[in-house]
Amino acid sequence: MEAAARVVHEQGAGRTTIADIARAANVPVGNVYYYFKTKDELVGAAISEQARGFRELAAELDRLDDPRERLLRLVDGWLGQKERAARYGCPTGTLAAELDKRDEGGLDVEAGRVIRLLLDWVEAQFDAMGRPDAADLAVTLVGAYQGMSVLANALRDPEIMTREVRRLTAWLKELEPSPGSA
Amino acid sequence: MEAAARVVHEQGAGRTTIADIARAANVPVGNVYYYFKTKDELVGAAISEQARGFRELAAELDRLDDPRERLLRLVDGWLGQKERAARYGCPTGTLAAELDKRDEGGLDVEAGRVIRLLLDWVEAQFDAMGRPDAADLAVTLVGAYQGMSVLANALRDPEIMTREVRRLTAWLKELEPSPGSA
DNA sequence: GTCTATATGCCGATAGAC
DNA sequence: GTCTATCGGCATATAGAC
Repeated sequence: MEAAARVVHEQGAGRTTIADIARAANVPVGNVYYYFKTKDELVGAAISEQARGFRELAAELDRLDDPRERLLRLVDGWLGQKERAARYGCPTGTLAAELDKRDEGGLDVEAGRVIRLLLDWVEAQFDAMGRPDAADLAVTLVGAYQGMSVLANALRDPEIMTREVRRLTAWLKELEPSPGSA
Repeated sequence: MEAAARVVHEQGAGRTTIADIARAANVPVGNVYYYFKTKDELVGAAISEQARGFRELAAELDRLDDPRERLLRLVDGWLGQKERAARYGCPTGTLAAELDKRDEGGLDVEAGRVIRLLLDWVEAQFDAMGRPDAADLAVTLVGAYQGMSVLANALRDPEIMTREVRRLTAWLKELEPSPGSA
């Protein structure tokens, strides 16, 4: 499943063959089909792997007391993936975008759920900060992440991530509990 | 070329077959190959079509005197595509993201150029407004557009576009010529 | 220039030996 | 449970009639 998530991120779900994943996992092709009946199931496993990864990160951040600090750490984490983001885009965003272009299977809904997971967690932090417009702020923050990933990827420039993360960090630090001067 | 751009936007470049485009354009398959030697050339034509569309829009907006007004109209235009964005994402962003996952052909670079086109035009407007940080502001604005498109698409919710466009509109109206209180 | 028929190659999926 | 060989389908691309 790790190999599937990695290769699908790098090549996209459509262009990734079972043979690619099998090779990355050091097993022969037929073996893959023993555990996953179809390719769609394998892509679904890659999505689950993304969800698992985020839940792990969220659990770690939740150990911090201050919700604002949690968001700052989240944003800082994006910076750590700038090279991969500039090369392959956001794993969740690019996969969701690709799967949304085909109706079959309902895999698109599953990919959307991972983004929903992130969105809900971010909203909970803004809510804990006392912001009544937490949902909108969450869309803005996560949207900024998706946007900078698309641009960094399209222009092959990791520094776009650096600049945008810096801006978001300043924005988060200045955010007041009441939505007055937003 | 129009049919190619439309179908590629809806289905993605990878899943779109020559037959799909031929059907959408009401011509038989073999005919397509008379004008485009390979599928990559056809995808390239779809990219050119996107660039042409944007240049047309930019020329129209350039007739306005106030650069801030130009940006406001641009953002308002995004709202007009919210249904399509929620269903298929931003045409340029999704295509660039898909093509960036394969090295061959250099089509990814061409797709990046279309985004660069938009980015440069937006930067020119901020520059005309007297902002020394025009380049950063352009990345933020275009990034916000790409981000809201990804989210609206992944969650299948056009209203995300509505809310984010409203926020960007307010932001643009409050932006001062000098970067003091940004 | 327009269109049909077909060759070629690749990938998902399976059969079946071990 | 592991692995190899192969089938069947589909999409790009071409050959060639009109």
